[in-house]
Amino acid sequence: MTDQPCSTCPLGRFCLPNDLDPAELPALDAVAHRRLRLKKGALVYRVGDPVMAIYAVRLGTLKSHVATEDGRSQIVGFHLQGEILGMDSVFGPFHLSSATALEDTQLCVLPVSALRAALPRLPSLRRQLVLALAQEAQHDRVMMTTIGLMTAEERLVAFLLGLSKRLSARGFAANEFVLRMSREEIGSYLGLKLETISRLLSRLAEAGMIAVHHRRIRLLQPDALRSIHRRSRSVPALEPTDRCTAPGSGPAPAILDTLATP
Amino acid sequence: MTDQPCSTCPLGRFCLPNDLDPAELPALDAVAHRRLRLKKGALVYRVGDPVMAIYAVRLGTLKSHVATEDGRSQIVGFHLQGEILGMDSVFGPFHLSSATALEDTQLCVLPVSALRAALPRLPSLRRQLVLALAQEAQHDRVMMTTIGLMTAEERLVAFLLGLSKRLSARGFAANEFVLRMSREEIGSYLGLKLETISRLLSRLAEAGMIAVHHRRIRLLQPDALRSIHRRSRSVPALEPTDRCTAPGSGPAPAILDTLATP
DNA sequence: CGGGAAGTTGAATATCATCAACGGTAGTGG
DNA sequence: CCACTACCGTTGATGATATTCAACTTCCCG
Repeated sequence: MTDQPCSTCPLGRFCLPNDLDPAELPALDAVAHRRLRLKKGALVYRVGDPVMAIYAVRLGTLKSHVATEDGRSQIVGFHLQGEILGMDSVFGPFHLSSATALEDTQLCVLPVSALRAALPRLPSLRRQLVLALAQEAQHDRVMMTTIGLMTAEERLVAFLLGLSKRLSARGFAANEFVLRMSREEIGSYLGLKLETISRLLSRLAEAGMIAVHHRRIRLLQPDALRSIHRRSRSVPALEPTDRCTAPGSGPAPAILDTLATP
Repeated sequence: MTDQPCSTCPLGRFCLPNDLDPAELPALDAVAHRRLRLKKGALVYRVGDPVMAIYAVRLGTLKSHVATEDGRSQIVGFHLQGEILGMDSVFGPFHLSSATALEDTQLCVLPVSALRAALPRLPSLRRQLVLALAQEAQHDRVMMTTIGLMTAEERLVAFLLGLSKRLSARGFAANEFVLRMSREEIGSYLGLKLETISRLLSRLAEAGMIAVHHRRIRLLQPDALRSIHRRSRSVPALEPTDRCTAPGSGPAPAILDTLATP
């Protein structure tokens, strides 16, 4: 039940086809032909499930999350349109996090079996996937220092600016957007409590830097926000992962090229 | 100036040669022939340096660290004997963290140029390096939830148990060891202050769970420590990266095999 | 519409950070 | 080899930041 092949998908450069060798597009169509439709709140997979496939977000937003034995939980990532989902387990055959749709969502399914069969002849696609894996790693590195080094306000500002950047890279407005997640989910992602998020949003609004109406956010003074962010940012500046910010740009990847291009 | 080739290195299974196709050992010897001797406190590389090589720790201990524009800093990893260093930058040709020796240290140098030339004919070595990269990613994921979800005491206990496990995997005593890092460095790694580390060590000692003499630590009640750790641990249990805990064991890596074995 | 979830705000509290003083150890150089 | 000093570590008192508990409001969803 193919809806629309990757070769003509409007997401195009925001997703796997970006930077892909055009000759490999038909093969990608074949691998990723299946679609998955999820209602808000539906689970894609949960901790411990065997890794049957990886997924590309066609429409909607999702969260990845983990839990502790005594019931605490943390969100380890949000996934927007065009992003790759399901590569949380690098070693074992089981997922190490769960994934849940934050709204009605459509995913493109790339079965592991199909990938295993097709990838040897698709060096460019394999490179894209290794890139996604590496970007997820970089995201975790950034979040680790975000939570370890920044104050609550700095974390929230970093979150808002990061979201703004990812959304604008996808063609949405940079300074006005709707949060797909609750205050509690933002807090869980940033190592804070929901009340703290609520208070901080009010405080930033009171200071005139943002406007908050429910989940609609407007960045009124992006520069003021950036200056809060800048002082707490690691040097050189790193952003949470966004695989679409710089399509095909930048100098040649060093380690990645060495490892991923046989 | 070759000291000792990897093929006869006593580290053996604790380092790159572990699980390596024996046929590739001579090639590894050729790539990793250079040694680097560092005095305590010496920098291996710093943020922004071009990635000239990756390194294997032959002897000693090091830390990886990042800094913010306003002077805060965080340690993002400690590196023991047999571990791989320098793969912090996956994309760009520049290091994203700095590396400093915590004591007099010897490193084996694997120049990127030599790797680039040799790896296409060394699939098994390439797999080892991708594995190291993935384990670093997993480490960051675990630390992100460690800092985001755990109390100060739980973080410190997790640190001590993790260190114990890594050391015992290398043939050292599991319940008695010497910290190579200061209280401040432990705190920086865990998102805490040095005074907090000091107080917590005293508290754990008072409770009879550990004995502390300067930097010598004895785990007196490992089970009590583990029960503190267990309740805050994510399920399924993840440990901070240790590439030597399970040599050649476990089921076939899923995503990793698919991506790294062409 | 009605009910439940999500969000806001206030007050009290806990945890960890900061400031400060002191003791000990190890490393240095005479 | 010993003495000096600088760094490391400990502990106490105080304070800031974020959490917890709680009451109330608003908004969606059914």
